[in-house]
Amino acid sequence: MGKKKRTAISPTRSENYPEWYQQVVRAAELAETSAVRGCMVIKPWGYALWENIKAGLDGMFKATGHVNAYFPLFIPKSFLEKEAEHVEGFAKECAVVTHHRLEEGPDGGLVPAGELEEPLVVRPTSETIIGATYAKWVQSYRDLPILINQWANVVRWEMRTRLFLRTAEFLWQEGHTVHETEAEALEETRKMLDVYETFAESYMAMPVLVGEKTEGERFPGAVSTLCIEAMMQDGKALQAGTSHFLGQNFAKASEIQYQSREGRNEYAWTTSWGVSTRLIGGMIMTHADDDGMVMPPRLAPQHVVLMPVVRDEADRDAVMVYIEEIAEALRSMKVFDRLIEVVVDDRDIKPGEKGWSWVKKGIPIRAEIGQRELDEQSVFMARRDTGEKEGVSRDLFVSEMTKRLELMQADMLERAKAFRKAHSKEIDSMEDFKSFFTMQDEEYPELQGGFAWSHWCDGAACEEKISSELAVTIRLIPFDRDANGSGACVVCGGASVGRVVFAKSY
RNA sequence: CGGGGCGUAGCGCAGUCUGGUAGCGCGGUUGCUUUGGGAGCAAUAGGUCGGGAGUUCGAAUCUCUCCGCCCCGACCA
Repeated sequence: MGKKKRTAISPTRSENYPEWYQQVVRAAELAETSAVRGCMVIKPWGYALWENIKAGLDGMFKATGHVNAYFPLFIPKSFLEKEAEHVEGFAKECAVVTHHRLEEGPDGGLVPAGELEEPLVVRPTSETIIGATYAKWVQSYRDLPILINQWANVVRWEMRTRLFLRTAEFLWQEGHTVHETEAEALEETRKMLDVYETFAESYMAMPVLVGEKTEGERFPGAVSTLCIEAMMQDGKALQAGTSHFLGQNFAKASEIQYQSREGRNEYAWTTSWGVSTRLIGGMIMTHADDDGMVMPPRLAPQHVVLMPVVRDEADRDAVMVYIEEIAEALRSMKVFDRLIEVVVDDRDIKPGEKGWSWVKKGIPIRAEIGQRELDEQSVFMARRDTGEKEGVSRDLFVSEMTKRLELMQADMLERAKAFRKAHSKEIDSMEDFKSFFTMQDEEYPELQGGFAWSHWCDGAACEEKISSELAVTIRLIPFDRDANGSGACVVCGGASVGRVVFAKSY
């Protein structure tokens, strides 16, 4: 075994992190680039993951009193113009529909015809179109609250795209709620952030920090933006979900008014909150390794693969019967309220290639079963996250599967937490701050810094200075900021009531 | 939108400078030998060299033009 260790993904994380990411997406068959610039094809394995994410979140939305609805893909340009900051934030990345017909052109091709009186914008987000609808629905305080979510695609014409992390079109959910009072809307904003936090940690096994964005990082048009931020394996932060308190800004822009209990006309208070297919990118960069994807069992498209190993064709039938018995036993069991999903892979391809294909896809448990196992009434299994391989009795393989998958889920969260802890640091001087973000680890050149917990004076100038000099931004202001002690701003030395989190980001 | 690069087989590329039969690796298919963590040998299929125009006896190669993509900058879930 003097052979050099070969990884399934090349380059490795330490060699070239961004390229490693692209290779994992491809090798795990999660998605690929499409004929349309900046848009992705989400492949069945990746889409199944998204479906599981959807199912989990949707259940949590319903449990907090929300219902689903669907609003149009197209937004009249004039709607977008109603909220000044909102326009400014999104105008540069809007796809615009100007015609409604194609006609044969002079050189045989098709040319747009039938110009629209008013151009339609393909939704980059739906505050304005939903606001216009809500304005009609809301008359009285008795109509409130409105608690609606929609699952949809949106388009943001990005210059630079990366599969799942930033594409021109992506899938997401956007919740849009209307409330009678400011306090209720604030509570809603915070409640949905808590939903996201819970989902990230207990479903995705991805630890997140929660807090509020600075003014500069806020959603265009929002009064405040709350967020969950996760640390990727290169030490960068990923904004994984946001929940916005919109105050009365959009209510005023869309004329969402109601008659109050006192009989006065009042503007309502609104919120919006969303997570997208970007979560998949976060899962990859949290859990995947140099052999490809590692699926957290709770969201894995399938949990277990059983691979027949047949040396002598005469054994085949008996081995297959043995495998089907095991598969059936597993399929009647549950993990995280889902039936355990088992795939029997009897494709006629090389055993090595078959095994590696499942490693790369990140299936939690894979097992090789042949005549030897049949004779011993055992199973030879491997656990994807740790790489541990062992022969276990058939009975234990089956009876402990739920426990095994739950343990794996818990271990993945713990490892991610440990990684974040190892790459987080309280930093109090500009010198240390700079060196933290320019760290050159010979073993891991892509990894620079992580989360720096430093004091900040709340000044936009200090935030901007760090951003332009080091490409480091304030990812969030913790809710319990003052609990970690006051100090001096790491940039200007001014008074700070507590630390905030600085990091490079996606 | 600025600066740089690339379009040749399903994928990755050589060939272009210096014009002369369309190549290599991987993958695919078939057969045989193999099979307990990425097998070997052999045969075989597969291309409008991004599109158009031009120069030439002859263009992947030279010229012009259009199109697309990638990288680096300014913006972003």
